[in-house]
Amino acid sequence: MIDRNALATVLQMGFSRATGPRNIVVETVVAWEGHFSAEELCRSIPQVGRATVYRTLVSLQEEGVICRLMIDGRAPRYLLGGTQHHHHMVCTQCGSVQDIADCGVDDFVDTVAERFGYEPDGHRLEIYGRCASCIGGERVTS
Amino acid sequence: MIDRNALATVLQMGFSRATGPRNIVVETVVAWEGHFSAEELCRSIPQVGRATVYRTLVSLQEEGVICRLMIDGRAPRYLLGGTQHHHHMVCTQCGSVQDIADCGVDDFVDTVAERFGYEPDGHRLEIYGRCASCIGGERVTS
DNA sequence: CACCATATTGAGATAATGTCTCATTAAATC
DNA sequence: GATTTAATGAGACATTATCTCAATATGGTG
Ligand SMILES: [Mn+2]
Ligand SMILES: [Mn+2]
Ligand SMILES: [Zn+2]
Ligand SMILES: [Zn+2]
Repeated sequence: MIDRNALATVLQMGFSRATGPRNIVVETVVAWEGHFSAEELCRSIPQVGRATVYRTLVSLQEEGVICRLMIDGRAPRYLLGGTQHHHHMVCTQCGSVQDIADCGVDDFVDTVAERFGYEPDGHRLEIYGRCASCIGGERVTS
Repeated sequence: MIDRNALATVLQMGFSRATGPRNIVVETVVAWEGHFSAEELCRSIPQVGRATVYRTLVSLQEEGVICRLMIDGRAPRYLLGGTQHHHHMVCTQCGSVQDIADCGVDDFVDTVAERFGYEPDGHRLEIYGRCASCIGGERVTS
């Protein structure tokens, strides 16, 4: 979770006025359990305009409060916690997302970049598979 | 590149009839230099319907002839050569894409999956940075 | 080869997601 | 409270992709 006074700071996020609608978006996002799409967020706070929701999501990403997951064909999903570099493990069955704090691929990235003369500037790693609870459940999908 | 008789096989791709339109799509794709979006492909062969182009792209992915890149906000881009597992290095300046043949992160993936009780089923690694030619050029964007 | 059964196509409707405009609203300051 | 203008949001627009289903073309069959 994110602490209260950090939240106050986040609300300013490069804007010059702290507004009601943006406050609603931020409060909703930091209280969200698990990941969400932009549309799900919009639906949960219909009193806030879509434009504002999208604008705030961009700011929250820039501020490192949330991170954005591009899971294959689906719409991007957002997750709390993007302050420092990390990766994701996505369950292909239930869609849950597990944060991976340690990078573990830095050396490989540097090696490859050097080999091709690139100046590396970041990377993205996503691991797909079935999570523990989906393996356990073994429910049959008709 | 892909050899001629492999192409003939590819044309069947789970269909029961080899058709003209699909042939056009496949020929165009395998002759494409670099990466392309679905829309670019459609525009280059306007005599083929959009639905057929998209359908064939899906088949070509399933067949491992092409792979699909999800680069952040942009529309997905396609590349020849997805026969075996590999990764990508994307130039953040010119957008060019370099295939990375060796995986190099398998061990890390397995370690992490085991730690969280996942049954791993694939992963995706993308490296971002400036490519050699963009570093060299140093053209100033007004 | 002509003919048939039906797999495949494609024009256009629809869907999903996101961006943009600009009249209106409401922070912040005085 | 009045003023300034940052910020909002309704709705138009854009982009990308999927779906529908009448029309078409393919691969057999006789
Ligand atoms: Mn995360
Ligand atoms: Mn590739
Ligand atoms: Zn990393
Ligand atoms: Zn790999």
